[in-house]
Amino acid sequence: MSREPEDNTIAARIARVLAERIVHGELAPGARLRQDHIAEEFETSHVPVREAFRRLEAQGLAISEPRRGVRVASFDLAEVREVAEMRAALEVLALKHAGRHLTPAILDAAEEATREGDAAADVHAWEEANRRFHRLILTPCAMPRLLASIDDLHAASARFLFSAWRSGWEKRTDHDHRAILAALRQGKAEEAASILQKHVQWIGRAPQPAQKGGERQAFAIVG
Amino acid sequence: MSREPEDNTIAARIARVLAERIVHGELAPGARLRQDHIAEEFETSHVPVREAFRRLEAQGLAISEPRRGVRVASFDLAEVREVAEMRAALEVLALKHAGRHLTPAILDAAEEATREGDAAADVHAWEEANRRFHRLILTPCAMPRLLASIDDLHAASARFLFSAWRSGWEKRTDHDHRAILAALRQGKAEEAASILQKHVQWIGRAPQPAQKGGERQAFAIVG
DNA sequence: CTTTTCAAAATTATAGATAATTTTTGATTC
DNA sequence: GAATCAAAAATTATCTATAATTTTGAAAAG
Repeated sequence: MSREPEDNTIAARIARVLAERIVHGELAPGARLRQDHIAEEFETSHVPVREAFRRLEAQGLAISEPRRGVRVASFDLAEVREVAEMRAALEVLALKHAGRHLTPAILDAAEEATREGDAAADVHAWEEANRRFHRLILTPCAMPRLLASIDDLHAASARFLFSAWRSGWEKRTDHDHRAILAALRQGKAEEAASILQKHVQWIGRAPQPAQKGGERQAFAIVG
Repeated sequence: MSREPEDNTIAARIARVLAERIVHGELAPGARLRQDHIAEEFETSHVPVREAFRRLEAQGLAISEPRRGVRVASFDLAEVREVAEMRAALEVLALKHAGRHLTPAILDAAEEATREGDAAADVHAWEEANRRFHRLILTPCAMPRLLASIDDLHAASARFLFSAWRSGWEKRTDHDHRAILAALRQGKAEEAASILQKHVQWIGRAPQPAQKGGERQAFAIVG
């Protein structure tokens, strides 16, 4: 619950912290978010809490029913797929526009993020590196509205990932990321976009070998 | 400022009315939104007004600077194009998924919307019919998050349209809409999606014959 | 043992009040 | 006349209080 510099208002800080908790699964789907309790925890009144709720609602992380309160949004396989398809469509668009503006320095940083992802010891470290990779190659498109939408979709994606993969992370080599970088280095933005599209659409689609413990969902959840 | 049935909270009603005013250009880009003044107009306290502001912010219709207040978002040609490209990407996705679920009744209703758009006497009537067409053929995709994003982009699109085209509407026959419907009637969802993509991407791109009065922007703004 | 009812407790939504900050305005100086 | 400064006014962000609604839970009825 630390204070980040971009927390200009109390409402922004509360929204950020609650979003983190929802994404990391500390707040379960369907859990009620009681404004007075949260206000007490953050040592504020409930007014900024209610403003934070509106932000979470817009991100799709919470559902508000008038007079009935706010709950952590639930989700199902259909929504995992919906978010994956939206990400595929929007990230492809972003990459096509970013293409011309990508520098060798950016691609090197993206390769480093890929290596860190491959070496990640747990799912949280992998997600952080994965998100950094995607953000690095997409940010140069300079389309703020598009990037904001993609960020929200990444939060939803991360939430699905963490809910499915609480333990038992296995290191894996991300061949897709490497193929994307190779294509970008050759200036083949369209080809890179095509690989990126399949890479992200994979989420929620393909069967996945069941993990030890048997509580694994049989669907790919990385990307 | 009438009370719609879906206005469950005061904040929702304020957000809807302010969004309408911004989209219709009654509130100019950069105009300050003073919470006390709006609260007085709606005969409420400023608490629900602030919550409405958070909703407008999420829709990209307003910009909030902490301690400095909220302003109507400004926009430029780059954002018109950005919104057009996002709409193209997301509407194509929605149409591909809606394809299987489209019934003759829906397509008939969409054709009627197209006819109404062609016959529209002013830009507002045209926009209403156009939005109805897009919504009719996309809603059956049953992807709520995707449809919500498309709705927000349509609001932005309508705003750009109204700002550029305050007067001097000329009737036009929408050949794209008819081609989309023809493809859908033949079950060619991919072909329909391809026409839809070009139809929407047109916005903000192609030169447009200057209108009498000379205050016309030289870019297509319909779609 | 389950269902219904109803009052108590909890919770939401809104209003009213206050502290902190920004903007405006008008006098003053250069 | 333009620039500077400070006090006044306006505005934002937040807190405290209150009314309205929902939820809870225990007693009564079937």
